[in-house]
Amino acid sequence: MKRGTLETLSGPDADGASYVLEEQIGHLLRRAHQRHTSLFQEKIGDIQLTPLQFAALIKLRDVDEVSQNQLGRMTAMDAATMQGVIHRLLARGLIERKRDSADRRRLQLSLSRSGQALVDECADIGNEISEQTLAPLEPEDRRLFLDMLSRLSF
Amino acid sequence: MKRGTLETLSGPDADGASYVLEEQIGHLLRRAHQRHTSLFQEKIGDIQLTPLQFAALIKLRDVDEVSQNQLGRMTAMDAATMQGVIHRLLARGLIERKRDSADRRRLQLSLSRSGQALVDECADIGNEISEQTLAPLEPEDRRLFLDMLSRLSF
DNA sequence: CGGCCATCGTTCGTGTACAAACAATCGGGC
DNA sequence: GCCCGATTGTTTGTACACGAACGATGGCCG
Repeated sequence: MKRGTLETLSGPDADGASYVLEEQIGHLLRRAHQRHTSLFQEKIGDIQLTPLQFAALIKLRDVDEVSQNQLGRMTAMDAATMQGVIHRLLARGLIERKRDSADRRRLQLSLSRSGQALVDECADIGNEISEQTLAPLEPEDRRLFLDMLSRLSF
Repeated sequence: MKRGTLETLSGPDADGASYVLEEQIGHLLRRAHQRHTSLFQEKIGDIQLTPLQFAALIKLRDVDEVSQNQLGRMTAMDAATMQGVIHRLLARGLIERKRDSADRRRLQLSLSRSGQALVDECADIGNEISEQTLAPLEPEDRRLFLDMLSRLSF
């Protein structure tokens, strides 16, 4: 009855059928990332920071003052995504924002006093989270894994 | 061994200040996942499927008929997340949905005719995408990497 | 000087991701 | 039979993720 593409129906040949979702890199990356954010939420507890918010705070601690777009590049966030993150951090008073007098397009970001305190308080937790995420691997494999993973990140 | 809180505000020794964002597993997982979805979009092109939509279609091809929650577990999707994915696939006529007569809570999902055709067409592209995502690694390292990664996924 | 293009921040629309609450239904224990 | 707890699907609210378009500014070049 069906014509056109002759070989359409389910030949037992092992081409298309060989796509096993559970073995695909994309699926595994997504699940590993899910597990990490889950661990992050659990460990960060009452502090109520998301991984992205934490990343932004850490970077601000490292560089002191940057514009929104710069911070976005440092943390691999889209300019649109930054909007949300920045507004939530501003609303909690963890960062401050002021116009750059030299380049009036820019908004310079910096840690507030309480933001600084929070980062100092959380840095150790951050390391714990990373360690716990890697826990299923043998300690001697972790460095290798991170090296390989970083090669897959742009 | 001391598991107390005493050394939490320790100096710039090994912990606190040494949190380098670019070396954290969570950040790397996120960036690798970003790169993968970017490659996916590019390769899938006009077909306009997202990784999740593709995963759902692939699983439906494998199992023929399942309920929404079952499919969600197979593809690691939240029940709420499934809603969106399913509605978009329904809107494009790629899947069909009908009440289970035995258990009237359930909605049984299955591939439509055009959904079946689309999956057959895309399976090869899926393999290409996975291969290209892994391209930065030496071929002999890829299996090892996938093994380690899968251990980090729940 | 005046265009021209890049950059900066913003908004909108679409698509994950998940917690939390909900009605409907099922199953088991009594 | 009936009640109770579990499961199924749904909605709401919050938070990433990114393409696309926009106004405002800045640097450059002719």
